[in-house]
Amino acid sequence: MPDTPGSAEPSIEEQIAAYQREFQDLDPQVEKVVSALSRLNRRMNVAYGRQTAELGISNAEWEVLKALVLAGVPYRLGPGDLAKRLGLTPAAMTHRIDRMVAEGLVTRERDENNRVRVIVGLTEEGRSKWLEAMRMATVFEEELLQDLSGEERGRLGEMLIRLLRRVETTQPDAGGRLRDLD
Amino acid sequence: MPDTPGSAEPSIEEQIAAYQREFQDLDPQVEKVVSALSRLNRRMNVAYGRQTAELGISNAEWEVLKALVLAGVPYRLGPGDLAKRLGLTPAAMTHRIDRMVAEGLVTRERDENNRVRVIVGLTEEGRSKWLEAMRMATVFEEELLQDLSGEERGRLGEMLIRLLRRVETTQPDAGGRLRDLD
DNA sequence: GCTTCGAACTTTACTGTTGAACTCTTCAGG
DNA sequence: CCTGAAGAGTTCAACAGTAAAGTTCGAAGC
Repeated sequence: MPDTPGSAEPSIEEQIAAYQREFQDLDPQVEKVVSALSRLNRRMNVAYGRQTAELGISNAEWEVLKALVLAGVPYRLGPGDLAKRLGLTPAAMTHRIDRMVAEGLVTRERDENNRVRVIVGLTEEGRSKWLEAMRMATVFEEELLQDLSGEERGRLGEMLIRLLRRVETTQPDAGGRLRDLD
Repeated sequence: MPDTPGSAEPSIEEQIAAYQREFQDLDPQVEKVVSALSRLNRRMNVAYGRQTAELGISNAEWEVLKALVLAGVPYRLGPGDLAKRLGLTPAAMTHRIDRMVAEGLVTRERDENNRVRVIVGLTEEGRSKWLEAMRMATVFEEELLQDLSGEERGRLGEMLIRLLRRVETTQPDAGGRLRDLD
């Protein structure tokens, strides 16, 4: 089960011992992997949040910038498409774009060829914020993995992708949004 | 950087190629690990969310139940303590407890010895929901790891914990809440 | 034994997200 | 053409979270 954060955070080992006390048939090895995954992810999000905050944007805004950049030149996508890629409802996307337009990170125009469509485009400022965030992120990530040899990194990545494939087969996206529940 | 979800989800490899196109000095091996971690976590949360939804609770409520059970008999904690363990503000905890009391998952009483304090206790129903969720979670987790040998599981857990220690040293909790920044 | 300080929780006002209802365009059929 | 259905985006009400102000009780000094 996903780990529960907390300041008075017990070590993973302590926590697993507590679980075993309350729930006998628990595989500690499995639990260790799952708990560590969950904690690690939380810590990483905190780190990313601090970095983006330094740039005066939120992680949420960073995600929009990423999606636009990954789309490639000319860095333009419709709100609906963006919403799908970010795993948000169209309604949330509308609001997020409102803010980002106000902050000058993206532009919103109507598509002249199909006036029902809207096009969100990256501004110069948006692109440079993305670049800056990317630089900080890669520095952090390199630090994070510094204790692992190149060979270990490869094995770790390979195992994680194997897990990912496993989840994806038992849980196909099936068009549904894939967002964190709760 | 954390992965951006999405339905039209490209494979990790495709996504990394796109990043490299836009940002030259990116270490693909590091990126692979980081992206896989992020995606995996999201998928896992979706899975947990489906399971808890079957029980008629949310992941958020499940977290409260977990904290109470992990506290050990008599399964009682104050709202402030709970808030710390879950990485929430006290205000959010108040509201969450409101709901859970209404649903019969926990009780809220004033501490008779110190009438400023409040005590949140697990109900029978709360405990049994936790147990049920735990059963489902462990089944899912075993499935998730089924492609890894025992030895691989051990190595994976060990590497993840090494990463975790690394973030924890560079990012001590320092009393601050450790929640996902958006 | 008042008074003041601080701790524990709640209240209030605001932000971001969701689901459902709504608007506006496009397009296909009669 | 004109109508009706489908698609894209926005609006609206409700909900969960935060920060900051408010309340209430307990404890420490004088």
